[in-house]
Amino acid sequence: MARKPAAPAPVPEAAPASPLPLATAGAARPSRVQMADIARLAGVSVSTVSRALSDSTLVNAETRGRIAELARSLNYSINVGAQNLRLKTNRTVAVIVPYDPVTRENLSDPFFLSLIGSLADALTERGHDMLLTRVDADRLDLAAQVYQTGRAMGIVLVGQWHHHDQLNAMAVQGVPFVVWGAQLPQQLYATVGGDNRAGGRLATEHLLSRGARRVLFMGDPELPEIGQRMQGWRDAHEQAGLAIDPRLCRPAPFVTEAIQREVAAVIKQKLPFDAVFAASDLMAMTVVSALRQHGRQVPEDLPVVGYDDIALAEHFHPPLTTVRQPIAQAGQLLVASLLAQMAGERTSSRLLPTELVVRESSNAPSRR
Amino acid sequence: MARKPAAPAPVPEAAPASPLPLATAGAARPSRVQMADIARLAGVSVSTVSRALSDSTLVNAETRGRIAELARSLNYSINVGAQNLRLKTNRTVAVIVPYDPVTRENLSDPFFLSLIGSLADALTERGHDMLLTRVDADRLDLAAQVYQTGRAMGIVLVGQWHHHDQLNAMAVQGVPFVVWGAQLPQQLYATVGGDNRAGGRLATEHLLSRGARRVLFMGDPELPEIGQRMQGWRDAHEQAGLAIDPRLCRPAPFVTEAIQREVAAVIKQKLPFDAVFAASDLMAMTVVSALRQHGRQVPEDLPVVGYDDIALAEHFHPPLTTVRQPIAQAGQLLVASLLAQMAGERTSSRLLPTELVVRESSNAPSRR
DNA sequence: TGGCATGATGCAATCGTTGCCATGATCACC
DNA sequence: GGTGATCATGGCAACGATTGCATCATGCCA
Repeated sequence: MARKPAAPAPVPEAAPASPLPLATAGAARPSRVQMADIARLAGVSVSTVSRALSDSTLVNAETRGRIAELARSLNYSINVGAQNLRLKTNRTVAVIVPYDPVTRENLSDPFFLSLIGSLADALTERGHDMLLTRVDADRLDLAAQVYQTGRAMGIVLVGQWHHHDQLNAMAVQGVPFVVWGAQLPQQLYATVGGDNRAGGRLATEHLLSRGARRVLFMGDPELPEIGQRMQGWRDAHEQAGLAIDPRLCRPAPFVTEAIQREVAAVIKQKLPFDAVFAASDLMAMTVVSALRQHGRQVPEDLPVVGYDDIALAEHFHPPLTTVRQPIAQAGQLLVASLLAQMAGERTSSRLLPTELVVRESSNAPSRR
Repeated sequence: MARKPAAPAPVPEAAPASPLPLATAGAARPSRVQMADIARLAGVSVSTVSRALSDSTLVNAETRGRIAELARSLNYSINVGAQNLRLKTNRTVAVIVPYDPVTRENLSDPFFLSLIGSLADALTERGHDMLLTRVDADRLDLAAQVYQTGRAMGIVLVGQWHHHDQLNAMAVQGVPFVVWGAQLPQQLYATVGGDNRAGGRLATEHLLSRGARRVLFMGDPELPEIGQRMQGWRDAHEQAGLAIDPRLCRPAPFVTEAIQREVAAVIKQKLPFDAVFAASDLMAMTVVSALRQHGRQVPEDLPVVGYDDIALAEHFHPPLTTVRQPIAQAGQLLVASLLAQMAGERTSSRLLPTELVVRESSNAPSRR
């Protein structure tokens, strides 16, 4: 620590609404400088300025330098709107996040938020702008508007929800888009997504290998991705020659209250289960916490496995066994696939490998 | 084609790629329908179409209806780029997230991600588009470009980092923007932020009242927000008549590895401490987990308090005592303030009240 | 029947760029 | 010195909308 002896100087600002700092209210805006201004000052035509600024060799090197200098000193920056209109393109990609029309829940699942972060990084790297929008999950087709109005040249849709058909329709219309989600039969559009079925199997096999016989599945299988994870859960049972008690599949939505309710219900019904596979880490954490409220410790009393491997999974207590989805790679691939489409190429869907990360919540053999 | 039996089948493009679904590659794009088309079909001029579609009473009700109908059936949607150019405005707001130029770390702190989610919601509600961009934290002034190029009409900056001065310069230039962050002396721009100093005091008082005497502070006080939280930490000590051991302030950045290292260092140095106040929940969780690795249990051995109250704090084990920042409200206020500025009003900064949420990580009196 | 509101529509300029097509100037070559 | 190539630059028409102003029926009144 540097200075500050001990007396915390009485900071001037205290009260909620500060008195001094007033934001400038750009009243009479000085109508931004544009090419015509530069042209006038440089004594050339607008065309020349345009060419000079785009480093065209058609203009004399000296002139070009002079114009560039002038532009810099005037703090000129091109009007991209006009440019885009003229060029009939732009470098904007829309990232669209469907919201549940019923709960109209806020954007909050850490996994999706990270995915958005990773998309932002991938797009920025490649010099694209990212327009973040939300849309009613029941009207996914509205997403196409952002393309049709020319606001964005392509769309990344984060989650497909129930409306495979609407997405197919968009594909037929020729809207360039990629979806983060599951591969479905008869799909006319490109997806990038984790191998959910393999992931579900991995998680379940792990639990079964630890001796579990009644693995509770938490998650709404109506959503394609979750449905495939559940399918993996079934696969693992089948492979192990075990029958499944259908009551063990709990179609809980992503809302935390619902999960707590679900756990309470299962326990109240005295439905026997000896392990839990939750379709997301957020769910898994809620489950662990809910179980604890009912006096059941994880992993001492039963193991829990999550899905996603969000950053916090590792620092959770107990550290969460989970199926990792490669988020950073996902962002890169989604963007790559979309850009390829925008460039007129055909792109196929990608299934990303998933990986089981064993931590203590499933009672890993002690490490140290 | 030699076909060696044992040769690994030369997979064309790796396994992950799915075979069937090919995305349509809108080759010959049908050059989108525009006003001129509608005009021709309706047998009127473009002006009339324009007026009709904006519900002007200048055009005959019957004509208007006909045009509207035609537009709908053609699935017409206006070219916003052209519209914006002509109108010299648009409804886009840029949300800019600085990144640390050294680590170039991805967007990942759950608190900021939630804030972005909340901004997305607030902006969508008011019919604005959100352009999400990242910028080098040392060149915050580059943020102004998005305004100067006319891409966005205003800016929300998420975090002010070290460059108060650059922000002041932007304010002088008349760029409309709001910052999520701390209020600083001599500030010419508007901020919205939690009352960090009060929050820091709240957290520390709580720990002191629980009997702690040596509260470790974790967080980089170079960042204005964190600095103020640390100031609150000092305040609380002073108020309690306690001296501060300067070694107890650990300037750890937000990276998890750094925190683990810091915890290890403190323990290795045998620096005595009996509580931890971490400047974010993410840090607090990492701290809890690191302490556990060193055989110290929270809260049995010592209490830990975090900051932010992210969604997971409640489900963490132990549930995290923390200082809540009103995220949803923050999004609303940031947007409101920015829109006011864009409308030419002067807006003053807002300090949002913070609230201590006591949970078990600070050994709350048992609830049940 | 002429004069004049009134209502509905079209014309043309405009927003800030870009790029095709001149236009001149300079130069080399025959 | 005429011819054409080459180079640097300017003019002008787009891009797809909006809007002030002109135009032109129509109806009403004197």
